[in-house]
Amino acid sequence: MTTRLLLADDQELVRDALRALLELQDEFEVVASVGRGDLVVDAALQTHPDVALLDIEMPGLDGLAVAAVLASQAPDTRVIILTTFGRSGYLRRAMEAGAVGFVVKDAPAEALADAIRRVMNGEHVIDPALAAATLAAGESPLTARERDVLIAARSGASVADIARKLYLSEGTVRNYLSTAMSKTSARNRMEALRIADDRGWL
Amino acid sequence: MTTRLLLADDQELVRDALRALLELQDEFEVVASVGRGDLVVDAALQTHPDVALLDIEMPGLDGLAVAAVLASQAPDTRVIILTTFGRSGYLRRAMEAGAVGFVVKDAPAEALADAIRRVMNGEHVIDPALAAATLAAGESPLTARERDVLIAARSGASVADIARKLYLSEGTVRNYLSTAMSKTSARNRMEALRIADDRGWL
DNA sequence: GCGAGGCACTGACATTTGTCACATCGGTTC
DNA sequence: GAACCGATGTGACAAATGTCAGTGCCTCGC
Repeated sequence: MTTRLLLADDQELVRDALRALLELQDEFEVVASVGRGDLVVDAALQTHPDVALLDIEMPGLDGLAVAAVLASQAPDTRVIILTTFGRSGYLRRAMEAGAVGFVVKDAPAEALADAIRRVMNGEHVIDPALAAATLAAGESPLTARERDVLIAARSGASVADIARKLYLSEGTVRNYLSTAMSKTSARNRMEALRIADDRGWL
Repeated sequence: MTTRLLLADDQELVRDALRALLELQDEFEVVASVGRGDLVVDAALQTHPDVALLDIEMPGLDGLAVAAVLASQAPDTRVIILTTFGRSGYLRRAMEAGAVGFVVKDAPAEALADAIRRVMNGEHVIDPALAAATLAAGESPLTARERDVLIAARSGASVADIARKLYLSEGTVRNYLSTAMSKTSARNRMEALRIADDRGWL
């Protein structure tokens, strides 16, 4: 009996290549392949895949958000996050979003096939090294608002820009940036951004 | 007659998947597959591939540097840069490094096969949209020192830090940052950094 | 049920950045 | 050799950024 798969990755070449790789084995069949997060749910409802392989970074809707939607709309489809970044924060959020597997693209091809089989078997599959890193990095010390402000600062926005976007006073924005900087031991917002991002806190 | 290929990409899964994709067609044979830039040249000297497909982002040595080395050490191997980022600066530098093709991972699978065939035919292959963007972005307007200062600012260093690192006065650093910001039409150093980086000016 | 502590939020103040208008010292180019 | 350009520097000023000392509002433990 074949396992029916949905692939979601913004890079068409990677998607096509993964399909070729998986379909070398007769047990797998790719029934849907999409390049945008916001197309995944429709595709899943139409094709009823057994497993959805989701990249995190996609236009439209990111893989973690998609995982959460699938969990409620298509509970029979099990979600494996398959992504470039083995950042610990992603792993945590993926699990919260209802994913049952997390595979990094660094892994050998056999690890992916194996993960799909085990997930079909009812197991949860997580890269052990990544799980360890997640425990080591710890919970994010940032509050929700601090994270919001840091994210809004990413593109190089000024305090005034951020304040407008989040409907806050400039003083408040400065304050959040300041506490975020102190929590990351950074000396300015750019450093704070880099550090928080590296640790998966954003 | 088959085309012999070398694959270099830091993500094993992507490498394996690309191999599966390409070997669906009998005309292609993957003779080497490495995950680090500094292993590419040895692999090429041993296996004499017709075409090397190089990702830019790799540990050890980046794809552009590898391309330059291959051009002198293994001139019979044609280089195609196959990368995630269609940033115009990369294209320019890839061409300077002697690459004859540039394919982004957004492209459909057929585009890659087609690119390999055309490169084997002696043609240069460049994504037309990317070529247009590169021409539009133009030469970097930044002077060498402006570039130095921007690069030093990357990690979130303060003016004082940059001044110390480059043995300049703080005023001079401020001046360079200021002119760089004006040349990029940015409103602060972070924006300038992002813009200059996107255009490949760093 | 009340105090401790965490979080969202704010304005005032000090520090850092960014801008501008210069000036000097090589090189290049016409 | 005059005119220009880039690298370097100074000082003064304006604007943005970072710090601090709070205020309210919850929730949790005792």
